Amino acid sequence: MTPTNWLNEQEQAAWRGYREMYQVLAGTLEKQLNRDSGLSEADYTLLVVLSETPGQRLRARELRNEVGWDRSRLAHQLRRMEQRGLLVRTECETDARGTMVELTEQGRTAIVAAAPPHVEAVRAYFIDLLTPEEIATLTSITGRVVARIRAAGECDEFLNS
Amino acid sequence: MTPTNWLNEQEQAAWRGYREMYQVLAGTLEKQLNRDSGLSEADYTLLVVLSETPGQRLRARELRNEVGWDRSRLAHQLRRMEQRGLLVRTECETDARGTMVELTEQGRTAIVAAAPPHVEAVRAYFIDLLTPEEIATLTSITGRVVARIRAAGECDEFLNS
DNA sequence: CTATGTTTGCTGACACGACAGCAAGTCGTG
DNA sequence: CACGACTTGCTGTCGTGTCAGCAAACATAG
Repeated sequence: MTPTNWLNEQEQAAWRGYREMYQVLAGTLEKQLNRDSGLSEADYTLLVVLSETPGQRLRARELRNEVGWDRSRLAHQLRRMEQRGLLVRTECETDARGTMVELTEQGRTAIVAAAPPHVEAVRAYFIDLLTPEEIATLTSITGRVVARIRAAGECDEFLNS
Repeated sequence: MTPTNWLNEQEQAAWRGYREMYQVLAGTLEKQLNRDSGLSEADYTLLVVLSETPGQRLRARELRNEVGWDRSRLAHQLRRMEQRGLLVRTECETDARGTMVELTEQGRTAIVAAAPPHVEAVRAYFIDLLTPEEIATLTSITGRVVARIRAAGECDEFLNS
């Protein structure tokens, strides 16, 4: 029972700043996207992955690996997007359990129209405010944090097995 | 109709890294908090603000200003937390519209117990992975971004008025 | 082949947050 | 005081995300 190692002033400023930035930035970008294109961040994320795929066609499992979502979240999201005509689900030829997800023409049109203003917003509210050194630092930091958490996750799996 | 100024390789790496880090980090911390203390991030946020207030007592409007939430979100959250006995709502003496929010003994106990392991997690998965220079850089960046978005928000209000 | 365990995607139920709208209270101006 | 405009907090409704559980399809061992 060691005494708690609280955050010092600088650390707390960074942590609270990070949380505030995320909250404000995510809200702003979500609003921009929804207003300009009628898409949610979730829509946009899936559309980007699919549009970057040769054939605009991907198995649901692969899509899950790309975005790191829960099974059910993806299923719900795909159902909604299929109803709106952004994509279609068809059977997988090589594995009868699988579902293939394919971008429709409407879906391609949507992402092509949505991307430019969204990138502009990302620039205006974030990227263009950083120096190249800061961008490199940020990439380094995020890579480190993700790797650290992934490593801890592996450990947990070991413990559970 | 100028051609879109897409993100270059470094910028895209930073942006995608940032998004991935948030997703993974927020998920991990939320799980830790919920597992160790039975609290959500939203619970924790309100409890921290209240516990830092002299008298553990704050008007709902002030609480909203602190956390930057929607009116209804705060009302829903307060209702749930009141039902769980973490806080109580009483009338405001100086303004009959207002509601005073006060931490209960149980609420104080909850935050006092929840804070140490949560800070440990924040350290383990984030703060301790950064150098002091990186912490300073991060604080600078987040401050800049928040200020930029706030400024844009002011502009919008001007346009609407 | 059968039996067992795993993977894959889906569904239903619940918690949460955004939005619009409401009632009560306050403030400013005549 | 009377009137209208604004503020404050709450509720209902809807879209979204999480979780537990399901059925079908694969994989592997005997």
